[in-house]
Amino acid sequence: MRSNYLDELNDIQRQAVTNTSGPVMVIAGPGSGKTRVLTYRIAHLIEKGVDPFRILSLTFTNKAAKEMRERIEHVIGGEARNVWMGTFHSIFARILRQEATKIGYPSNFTIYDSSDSKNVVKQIVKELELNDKLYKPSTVFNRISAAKNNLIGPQKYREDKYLVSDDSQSGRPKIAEIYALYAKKCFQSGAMDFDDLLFKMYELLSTHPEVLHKYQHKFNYILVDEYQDTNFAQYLITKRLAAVHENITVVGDDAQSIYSFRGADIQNILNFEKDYPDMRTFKLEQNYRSTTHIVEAANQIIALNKNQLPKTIWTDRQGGDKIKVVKAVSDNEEGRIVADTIFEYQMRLHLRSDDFAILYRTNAQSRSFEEALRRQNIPYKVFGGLSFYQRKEIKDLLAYLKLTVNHNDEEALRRIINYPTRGIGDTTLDRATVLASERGTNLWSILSTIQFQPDFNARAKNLIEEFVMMIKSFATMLQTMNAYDLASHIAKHTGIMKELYTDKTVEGISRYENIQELLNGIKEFSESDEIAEGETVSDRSLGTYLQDIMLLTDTESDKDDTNRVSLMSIHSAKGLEFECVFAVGLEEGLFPNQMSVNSREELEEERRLYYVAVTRAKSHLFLTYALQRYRFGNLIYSEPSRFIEELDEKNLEFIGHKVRRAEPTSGPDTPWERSGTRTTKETPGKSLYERPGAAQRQATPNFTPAAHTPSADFKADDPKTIQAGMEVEHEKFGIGKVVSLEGDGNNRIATLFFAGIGQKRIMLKYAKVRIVSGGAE
DNA sequence: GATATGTTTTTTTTT
DNA sequence: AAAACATATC
Repeated sequence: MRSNYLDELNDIQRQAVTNTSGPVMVIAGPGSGKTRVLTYRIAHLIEKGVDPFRILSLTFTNKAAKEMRERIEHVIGGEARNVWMGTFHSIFARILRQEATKIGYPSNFTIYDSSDSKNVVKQIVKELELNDKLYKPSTVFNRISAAKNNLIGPQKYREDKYLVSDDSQSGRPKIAEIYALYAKKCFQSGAMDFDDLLFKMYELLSTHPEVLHKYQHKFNYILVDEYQDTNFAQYLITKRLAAVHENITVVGDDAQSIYSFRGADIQNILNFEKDYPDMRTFKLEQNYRSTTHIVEAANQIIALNKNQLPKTIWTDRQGGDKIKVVKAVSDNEEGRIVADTIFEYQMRLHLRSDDFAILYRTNAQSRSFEEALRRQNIPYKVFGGLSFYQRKEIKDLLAYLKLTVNHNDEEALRRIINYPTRGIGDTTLDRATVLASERGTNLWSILSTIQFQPDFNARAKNLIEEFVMMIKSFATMLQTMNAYDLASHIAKHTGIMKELYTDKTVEGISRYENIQELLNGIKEFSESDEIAEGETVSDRSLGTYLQDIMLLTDTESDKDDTNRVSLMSIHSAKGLEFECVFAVGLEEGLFPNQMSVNSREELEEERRLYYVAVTRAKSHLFLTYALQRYRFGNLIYSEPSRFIEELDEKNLEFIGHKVRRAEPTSGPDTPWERSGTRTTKETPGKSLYERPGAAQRQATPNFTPAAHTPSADFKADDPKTIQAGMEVEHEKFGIGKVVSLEGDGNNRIATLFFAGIGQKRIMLKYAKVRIVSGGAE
């Protein structure tokens, strides 16, 4: 245990860490050391003798949970792994795994992701012979999901006048019925969807007082991160769990509430005081992350919102770069400019690739940036979007594994009963489906007793029996083999391996590799003996593995993903920080998004999202927009976002296009003006503003990525005048000596030697180097 | 019942 | 533009 950790905190932070008992609310502005407070608070509790097993720490994302665990481990060591720490979903899944049988589920229940859920809905709409144009899976599912997040079950839904009349007004009166069937089907399949992990957790606690009692007493201290993002279910569960000890700490920032579409209710944090009148509040208002221009802009943005807790975020990182507003002609040019700028900044300021992030409103925007970065040979990593576990080949193999563990899993069954093709087609399956619903049972019990069912021809019966036998034989092996051996056996035996191996197209090869990677992942899981579970011995069964990975967004294999530019949605960037941030696609209709400009509440949430994007940046922030881009395959014209206008020009610098070729034509920063009215379509054309040449830029006084501070009169010399043997001053590395030179003109590269740092190869075009001696001044 | 070809829809954000 | 979906053909 590091003993001096309290010294690393400011006054308020320290109070927030050391006031350990009773309800505590920490309102934490962006970059105010929120995670630090949370982790040190946990560390402090453990140091004061609290058993790590009795601390429950809930986060929203795996990323946040992982980071927190690592940081606590850093402060207090190995004991950190005993803290119950994870996402709401994963912690509740873990508890449900243990208690499932009490609410009629098998402990190896399957978890359905949203595409599984939508398939179930689709199936029901088909069975009820409803209009599938009206009852779209996503629409219906969102309705069901919202109900669950508000702890409304099928019965309550049917009785809720408001909900029912809402549905009939939108022409979908059957939603209540679909919901009931959906719930029944999931139950019969031994499956829970994401929302069930909350909903069933609540059900468990309310119907089983002894279970509630057990966990209420077990968790002596409860901490919730990003409390502004909790929905009603999460709110009520934590409230009940905390009811005995009332040692509940919530940390959050109402200004960063961006998940209302998932049922998050900002009132949960605004009403914390009502729930716990004797609570204490700590407001962290000092931002340690960003420079003044960025913090001022952020304050400006959020001031336009009505509904919020008052606070003043400030920084002492004076000065720094202004926020650069960049106009591009098209989405592709936007990509190019960003990639070029990243290259330039890497050269000029010696930033690493992982100092950069490109943040967008919708995942579909990543394409143009990926292309441009690839062309520049800049390594990058795309977060979100289609995750590893959503790929077809992965889902196929996983479906076999799921079905082996849980025969009742109908989604898994439907997915692979005829893959690879074994002659069991739609006709047969439809017949079995009808039979199952007539008998009020599930598909598997029809199939596993197929020889006793009429209505099937001999061929179909035999094929089905063969399939059932195969799955059963896999299930037997569950007892004798470890997860990895079984998974490879299944992959081979079912012919999946062979089918992918014979496919020699590029996609085929990558699919084969993905299967290999999945198998490796399973191997790693089954061999790791890390005990991270609570009182139970860690469970390395295939069932646990399957539940775990359903809650992962991605493989999160940190083998090769260090030092890359991050591409992600603004939503997934919450909680992160980068030296240099590009907030891209600032166009009307895209950001703020078309879907979110119809009410004040929606627009305010978009603005909070904008606030999150802006406050990710430590030193450099770019806001970019494109005048035209492709959407659904056709070209659309857009206007700069109103969000740009909402900022104060004193924090901005406006930049047109043309980046690389820009030689010294620097003019004064020109105030930016909106072109015509909002409805005018702008013609793509020449930029009005040239970018100042890199070599002519003023050194930014307060930007100090490294120890060296350039002398006050620092002014870069013309690269052409640099000679080998000269003594020079570099903006970042200080005084050094020119060892050698290569290339000519614009692309001159110098090898410089700095005492204490070593040799650096530097492109003179981008670096600012001043001649100290050995040449003409 | 499987495969080839044409048609329609999709995009907001995530566990 | 790409993927999911529906219809035609073998």
